[in-house]
Amino acid sequence: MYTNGRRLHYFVTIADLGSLGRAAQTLHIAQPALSRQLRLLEESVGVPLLDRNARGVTLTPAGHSYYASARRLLDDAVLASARAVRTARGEVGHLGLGILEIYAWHESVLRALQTYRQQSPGITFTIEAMLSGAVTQRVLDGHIDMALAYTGPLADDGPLAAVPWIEDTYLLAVHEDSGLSRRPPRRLADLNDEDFILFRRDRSPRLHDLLIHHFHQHGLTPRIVQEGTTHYTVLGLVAAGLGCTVTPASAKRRLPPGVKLVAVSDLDVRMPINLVWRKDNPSPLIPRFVDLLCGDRPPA
Amino acid sequence: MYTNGRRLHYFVTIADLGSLGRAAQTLHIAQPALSRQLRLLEESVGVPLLDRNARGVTLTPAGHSYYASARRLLDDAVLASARAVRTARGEVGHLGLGILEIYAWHESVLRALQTYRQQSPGITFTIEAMLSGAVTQRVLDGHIDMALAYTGPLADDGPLAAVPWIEDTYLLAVHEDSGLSRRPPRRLADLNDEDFILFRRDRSPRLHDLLIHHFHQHGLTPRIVQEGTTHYTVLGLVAAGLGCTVTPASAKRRLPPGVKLVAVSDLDVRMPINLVWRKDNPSPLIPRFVDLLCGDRPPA
DNA sequence: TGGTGTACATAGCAAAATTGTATGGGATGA
DNA sequence: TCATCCCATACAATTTTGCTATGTACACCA
Repeated sequence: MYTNGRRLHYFVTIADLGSLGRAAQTLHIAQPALSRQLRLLEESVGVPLLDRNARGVTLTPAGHSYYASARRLLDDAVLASARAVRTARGEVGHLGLGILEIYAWHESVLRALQTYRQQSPGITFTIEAMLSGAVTQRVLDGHIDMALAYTGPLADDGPLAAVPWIEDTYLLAVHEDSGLSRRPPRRLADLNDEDFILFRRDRSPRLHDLLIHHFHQHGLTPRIVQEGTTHYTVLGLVAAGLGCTVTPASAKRRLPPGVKLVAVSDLDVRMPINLVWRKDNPSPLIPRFVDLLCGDRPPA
Repeated sequence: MYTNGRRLHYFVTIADLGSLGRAAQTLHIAQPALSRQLRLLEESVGVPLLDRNARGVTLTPAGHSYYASARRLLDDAVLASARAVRTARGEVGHLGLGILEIYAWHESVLRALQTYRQQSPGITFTIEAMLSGAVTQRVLDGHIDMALAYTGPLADDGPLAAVPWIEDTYLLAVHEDSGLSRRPPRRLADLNDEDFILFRRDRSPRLHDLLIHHFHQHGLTPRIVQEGTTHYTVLGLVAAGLGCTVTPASAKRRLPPGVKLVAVSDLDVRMPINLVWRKDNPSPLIPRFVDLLCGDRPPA
C-alpha cells in the first residue's frame, strides 16, 4: 500500500550491484530477507522490476524507470528533512508582511528587509500593502505573519503581540495653487470652509474615527467632498486640486507633484505604528524581524 | 532511518485535519498509534513538526515546510509506480538507436520514428549516428538498444538478434569537373591511376576490408591519398576535388555540391543493412520498432 | 553427460516494529 | 470545581521484518 523508504533503498542497492547476494552483504542483512522485500516492492509497484538470471539480476525496462524514480524519492526524502530542520532554525522560510501602504517604501522597512536578506538569503518575503483596517484582520486570520499597522491599544491577553515602531505625526496636505497654500491656516478651525478629502471609513475605521474626533475637538467639522480608498488616491485627489487632506508626515517621501505639506499648530495627532503578530505564531523569523526593525525596545 | 510512506500519509492527514483524533478516525487506526507514529516521524526529521495545543495540533514552520515536501513525496511515489507500469506496457519509455551516419535521414527510418511517436507519444528516442564499427559494439555494451548497421553474418547463438532492413549498393562518387566525370570509367580497373579517398579502417574495419577485397578481386589497387572519418567527410574531400570514392547509393539524398554518382559495372558490392539488438534486451519497445521498420519479414 | 558452484526462492522460527486497549494529564469552558 | 476534550503513556496483541536452513534453476567444466 505505502512506499517504504527502506525497500526503495534495498531496491536501489540491488540494482546498483546487480546481485541480491552482494546487496545483502552491503546492507548487512541476509539474502532471503532481501529476496522477500524485493518481491513485496514488485507487488506494490505492480510489475516485475528485475530479471533474475543465473548470474544475478538485471533491471527490466520498468525497473529502469522505477530505479530513476526511487533514487530521486530517496534524495527528496532526505532533502525534505534537511529543509524542515533549516526552516526550524530560521535559515530558510517565508515571512508574510502586511504594511500600511504609506510605509511600503519607508527607509526603515527597506533597510530591515535588506539586512534580513543579507543575513539569511534563504528567506522569502511577501509584502502586502493595505490600509490599517484590513491589515490587522489578516494577521488574526493567519494570512500574513506580521504587520506594520495602527492597532490601537492591545489587550495583554489578546492573541496579538506588538512592539512600537514609529510614531507618525499628521500634516495638512494642500495644493500649491490653492488659497491654503498662499495663506496657511494656523488652526484646524480655519479649515471649516475648505473642501476636505478623506479615505473611506470602511478602509480603516479606527483611524478615521480618531481623526474625525480630533477635528471635532478643535472646532473643525470637515466638509468632506471626496473620498479615496487609499492614502495615495486621496493625495491624488489633492494633486488634482479637489481639496485638502491630512496625511502622515511619512508621506513626504512620496508626494504627487503640486502637493505640499503644511503644519497646523493644533493638528497634533500622533499615530503610533506598531509591528504586530500573533503570539501563537511560532515562526522563528518573527523575533529576528522585530529586532531588526525595532531594535531592542521593550514590547508594548 | 528511512522515510516511511505510511508515516508521511499519517502526518499529512493529521496536518489536514488539525487533530490526531479526527485523523485516527479517518485513517481507521487508534489515536495512540498515530501519536506514536507522529513522534517517530518528528524524531527522524529532527525537529517538531506540530504544535500540540488543547484544541488540536497546528503546523510549526518546519512542519509547513515538511508538509509540502511530504505531499510531493507521496504523489511522486504513486507516479513512480504508475510510470513503471506504463513502461512495462511499452506506453512510455526510451529507445536508444544507433544508426549508420549515412542513413540518419533515410526516409524509411524517419517514417518509422514518426509512426512510433504517433502511436506512443510517451516514447523518447536517442539517435546516435556513427560508423558501423562502433555501432555494433555499443549495442553489445548496452549503451544503445538497437542499431541499423552492417553486422556481417551473425551466429545464431550469439547475443545479437537481427532482421534485414535494406541492401544498399555502392556507387562511385566523383567531382563534376574531374576527368572521371567526363570519361566515366567502365570497370573498377580503370580507377588504378586515380586518386582515391576512403574512410579510416578503424572506423569500420569490416566494411573497409570488404571493399578493399572487392577492389583487389576486380584488379583495382586504389591509391588512397586521403582518409576521412565518416562518409560525409569523405564526400567533402571529393567535393574539394581531392579524389574519388565509393559510397552507398543511399548517399544520393545528401551529396555535397559538385559531386555526382557514377555506376561502375563491376562495382556490385551489396551491403545488407540489418536492424540489430541484444536478444536479452527485454524492452517491449524493440519488437514494435522492428515491425515498424522491417514489416513482418522473418528474422535473419 | 553428470558434477559442481553460484545465485535466487521458499519455509519456519525469532526479533522488531506497529497497532489496539486502557489510562493519565493538561487545558478549556460551564 | 467539574465535565469535557485532546494528546501522551503503558502494556498487551498483532503484523512485519529478518535469520537460518534448505530447495531449485542455471551456467560452467570435466
